Amino acid sequence: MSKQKMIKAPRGTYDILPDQSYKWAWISDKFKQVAASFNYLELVTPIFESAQLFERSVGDQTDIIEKEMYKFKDRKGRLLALRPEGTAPVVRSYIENNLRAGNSISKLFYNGPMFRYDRPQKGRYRQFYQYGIEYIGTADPFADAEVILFSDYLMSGLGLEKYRLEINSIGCSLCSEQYNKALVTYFQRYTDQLCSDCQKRIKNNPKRLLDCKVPNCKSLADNAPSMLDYLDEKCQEHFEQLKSHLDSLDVDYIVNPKIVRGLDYYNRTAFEIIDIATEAQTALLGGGRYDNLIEFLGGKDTPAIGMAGGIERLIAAMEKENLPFGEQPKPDIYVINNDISTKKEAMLVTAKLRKNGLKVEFEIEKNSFNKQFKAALKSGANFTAIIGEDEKNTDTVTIKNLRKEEQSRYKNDEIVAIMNEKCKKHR
RNA sequence: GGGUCGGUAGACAAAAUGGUAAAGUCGGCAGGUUGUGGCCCUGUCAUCUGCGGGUUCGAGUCCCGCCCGUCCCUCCA
Repeated sequence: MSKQKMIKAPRGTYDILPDQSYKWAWISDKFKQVAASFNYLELVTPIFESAQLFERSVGDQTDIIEKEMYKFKDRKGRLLALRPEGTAPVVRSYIENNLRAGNSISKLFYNGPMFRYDRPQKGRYRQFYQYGIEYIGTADPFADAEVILFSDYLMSGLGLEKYRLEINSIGCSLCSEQYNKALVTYFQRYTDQLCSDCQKRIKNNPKRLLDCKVPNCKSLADNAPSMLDYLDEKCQEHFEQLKSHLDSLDVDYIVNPKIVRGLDYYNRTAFEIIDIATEAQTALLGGGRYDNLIEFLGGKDTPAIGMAGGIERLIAAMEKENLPFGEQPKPDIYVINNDISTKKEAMLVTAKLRKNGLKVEFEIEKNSFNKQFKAALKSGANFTAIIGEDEKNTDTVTIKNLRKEEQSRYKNDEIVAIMNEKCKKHR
């Protein structure tokens, strides 16, 4: 095939190659362990949904909906979208399947690819992998504390140290309205000093002004009124309780009143875990409360809180801190034959060992003993099983421990039991 | 979507001021070495500079378009 006709992975996507894939497995295993210890159950939803689901829940003024969503029509003209985030599908499924029936609280986790049409760069892809949890059915600040504790356990469980938890309360719709008014009043005095984006933000979403990176806007934002001063009594109380729970749990955090989560459905608690090892302060994970979303999407009035994080960014952060991802899988035993005349016997021994659950490689292509032996060493196997003329004639197999340089011969029909024992010891 | 820098073998990578492109390291394969250790030695592995076009006697180099990556904005995970 000529070079120009080579089909490559689409922009912003990539293959997780065999020498990397164990890292994904390591992280999702760890995530599932933490989920199990907090008693969350897995919910798997489709990778595409009705486009409306996201337009209504995420908010049609957001970048995600305005320009990042993979939206398409299927052959019957249905408007669908590749999911750009995980919460809306979980909520849709929760309502549709009536998951509250018989159980007032649902604790769900998910893990899988998400899609956003962004400009790709490191830690930002068009197909990326996200894990997340949703704690549905309670407005109690204990739930907020638990979701944050989960996030903290996940980070520390993976060995990460250079991260920071930031929390905030963005209040309920009432406080938010008051606060927006205050912000508009404040910023209107400086309209002509604001960047063009922020001039629009005053009208559409004044809170977004707070995390504008343009220096002028930034210094104006520093002196802007704080959300925390506009919380009503109940929201204030909720936030105080959360902080007190986190203090009791010994979870370190800082209050950052400028956290504004990007999606419209959030209220009250918002939090992020920031990677402080990388210069660009990218969020490793983010979450918050969304007490109105379920009713908004047609369910009963049900409070909820959740969090989600990106696996690519976790891997990048772990690599920066030189953390282990477990080991790349290796065979237990590498079976080699002396020459072609014993290849069939070697194949049979291999089959027998594999059937017993051992990880076994069988050298097919190379015929020289020396080459096979070197291949065995390179594979990382702990043992090699040798089947040559002598073994064939005496119905035995030579087993060599490649670490200890010891070897001995065993009867062919005992080999499975013996190797089961030896390999168990080695794990 | 705006801007930056970049793209040379399977991987990494050197050199070429518009004038014969490709050293080196790793890796693969074969042999040295037909039953025993990662070493070592030898051979071998690109009709070719991301793709397409232009200028030129001559383009990896200059120009235009596109693709991909990178970083900064925007934004997010």
